[in-house]
Amino acid sequence: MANTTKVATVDSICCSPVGSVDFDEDDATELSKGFHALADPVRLHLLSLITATGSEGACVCNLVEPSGRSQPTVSHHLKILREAGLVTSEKRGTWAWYFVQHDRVASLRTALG
Amino acid sequence: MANTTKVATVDSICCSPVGSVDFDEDDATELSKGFHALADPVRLHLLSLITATGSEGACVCNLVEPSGRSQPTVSHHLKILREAGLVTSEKRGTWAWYFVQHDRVASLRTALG
DNA sequence: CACACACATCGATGGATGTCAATATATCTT
DNA sequence: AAGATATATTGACATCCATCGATGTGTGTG
Repeated sequence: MANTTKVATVDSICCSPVGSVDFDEDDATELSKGFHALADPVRLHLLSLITATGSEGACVCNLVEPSGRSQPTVSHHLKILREAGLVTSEKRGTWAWYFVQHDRVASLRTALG
Repeated sequence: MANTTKVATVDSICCSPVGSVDFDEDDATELSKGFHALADPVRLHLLSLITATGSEGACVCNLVEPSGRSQPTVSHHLKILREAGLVTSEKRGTWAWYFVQHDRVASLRTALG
């Protein structure tokens, strides 16, 4: 009917349709937002720095210099990480502290298998 | 010395510098390319469809319609997945078959924890 | 109150991205 | 050889994105 997995086997019909794992568009869109937040080296670096602090969390004042970007740029990236649910933030006096949202990271990991 | 994790504790110095997990720029860039490939709902959908076929692999002819995009657009996304190392492809007669590169997926999963 | 400091937001800009129609390429069929 | 089919490539376009300087906002200090 359809062809097999053998190379060069050719029938008049390509193959049987792919399974119906469908994985709707909304789920894919939601997931892709999470991965999008990870799709930038600066954000990965920031997330790694924040992760390295454990439950202490990281102060923005200690993220700007290691990132090698301007303060507004770092603020921008932290916002993206926050909106993707990968980190949370808390104001303490003049400073802002960021914490990894481990649940969200785990859910992305799970999506990869 | 520096302040503690207590709320509203404020010293003249913000906090101790973040650990030196540094995680260099090149590693971050490499990783981010992998996540970038996952940062699109169409590509996630395609990857899920290909994954669902197991070792059989998926023929492009069965990916276009479920993706809801034009054939050139699907071809474009498959190229991005291929260049990110997430899939491989093989020509069989007129058709092209795509396979998940599980190693690469696993390495991204590992990077998340 | 005035100043300094930490962080967020705004505005602008160059570059990347997703999409499709049209076209090219390669393979099979007759 | 001619036509049909599957996939890739090209070109164009609208949108999104990373970046930075300038500015705004809130908080602590003298």
